[in-house]
Amino acid sequence: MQSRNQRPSTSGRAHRLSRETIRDAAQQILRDEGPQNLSMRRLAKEMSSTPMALYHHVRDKGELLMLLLDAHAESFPRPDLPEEPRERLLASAQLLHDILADCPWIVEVLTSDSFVSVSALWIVESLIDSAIRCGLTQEDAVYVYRVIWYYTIGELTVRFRRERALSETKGTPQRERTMAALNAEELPRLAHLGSRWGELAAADNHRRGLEAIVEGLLAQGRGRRPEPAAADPTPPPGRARAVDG
Amino acid sequence: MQSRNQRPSTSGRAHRLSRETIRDAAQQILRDEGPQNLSMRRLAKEMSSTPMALYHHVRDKGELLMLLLDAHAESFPRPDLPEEPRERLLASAQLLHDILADCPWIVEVLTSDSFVSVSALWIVESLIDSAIRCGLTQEDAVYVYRVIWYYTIGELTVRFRRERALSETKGTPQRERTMAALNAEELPRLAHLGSRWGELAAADNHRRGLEAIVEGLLAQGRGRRPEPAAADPTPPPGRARAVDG
DNA sequence: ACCTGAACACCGTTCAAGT
DNA sequence: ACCTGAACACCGTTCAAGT
Repeated sequence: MQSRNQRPSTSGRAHRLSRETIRDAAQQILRDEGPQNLSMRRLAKEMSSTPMALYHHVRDKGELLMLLLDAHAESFPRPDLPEEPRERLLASAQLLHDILADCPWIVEVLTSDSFVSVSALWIVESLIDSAIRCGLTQEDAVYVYRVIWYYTIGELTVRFRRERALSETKGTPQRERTMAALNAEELPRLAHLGSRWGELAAADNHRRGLEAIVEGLLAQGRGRRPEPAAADPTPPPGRARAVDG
Repeated sequence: MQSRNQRPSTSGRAHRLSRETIRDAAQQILRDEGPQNLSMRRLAKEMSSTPMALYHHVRDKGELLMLLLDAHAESFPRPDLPEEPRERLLASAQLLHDILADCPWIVEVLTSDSFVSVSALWIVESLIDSAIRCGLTQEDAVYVYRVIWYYTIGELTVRFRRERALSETKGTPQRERTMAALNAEELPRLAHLGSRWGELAAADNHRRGLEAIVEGLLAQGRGRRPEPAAADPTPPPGRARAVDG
């Protein structure tokens, strides 16, 4: 509590714009008002500046969000991952998920690229590496990553969207629409879905699905490549190499 | 070619608004200009009307998208699903995916509810039912559905977002940003990801992941509830035939 | 180089009238 | 009941200047 009170707000002077100050202000808005309130205009106002000034430092909103994702990934505590390949694979996937679980804007970042920030690439590497050490080919290992990525992104997308929808209509009886049909007469089995959907859906449940996915994919990999190195009998033109670029 | 040319366009008379005509006009815009061009204003213009007129027939844009999703699901050919539980589970999940694969707006619909249209609920029921007949508890069966749903939604989200990003910047050298780092120096393993990401990623690859997920989840279920009722040899997971379509 | 004011081309949604 | 015009409260981004 030394010299940091209220500086980026209405003081209106002495803070030149830079990627760092822009990023900090954006983080503050994210913290205080949520991701749906982070816009270039709102951000400019927060910094007592104009929208265009921002475009002098970041190419567009997508780059700004990337910046935020990167900073978050970098600041995230970097745990020791287990050595045992399967455990390491699981832990990497879980870490990827946990990092993104704090980033509701990941849903929008996917607009620009379908991929995670550079600061988190080591996790992806670790994940793919572990899969290879579990006995998969490189190609299959990448595939494992992809399936995990889809699962992760899907869970987070659904979660964040629902959270946003709930916060927008604070308890208003508008969450019916399709959900109503679920709790309805002739679909008793599905009522289950509607009622507890996402209630305890967070960390534990994610892990459980992760384990199943990894289990299934590793088994698949073992099935396709039953010998350490015989003659690699996979010549059918199915999905060969296609190096291209 | 009888009486259908140009009717909903600039003729400007004789077609009262209704949920049906609104839906049809929306489908046309979707077909001709893509989902990013479907807005209430654009739609009103297409119908030579005003935005507010639409709000007399649909509550908001979310409901309109739901309408579209529902119509699509209803018109989708309803195949015979296999009887054998595991195959039926897989086929249900694949069908869910295939239906949604034609609906780029699913990504936006998730804003409103995290769930699929009523016209497709029978698929969800079939899926959960199959999982139960595979020996899972109802709770675990619902969990299977959920994991599959996340995987499906994740894949489609990533796919549609990427497609949109590519079509917006038609070949412009803007797809770098994070992707650039992938093909870069010190990450040779990840170059794999960048280059072929999503190229053949469509149907076949989805099915493969689905099989792995189901395999893993069923094994998990068996582990927790070790009484298999002695009537389920589960033929080796050699991914059968892949009837495709 | 860094920033501003004004504009462009949009959004979803609501209000207050019109018929 | 059904529809309109105008407005509210926003977007991301660009243009043409300013210093």
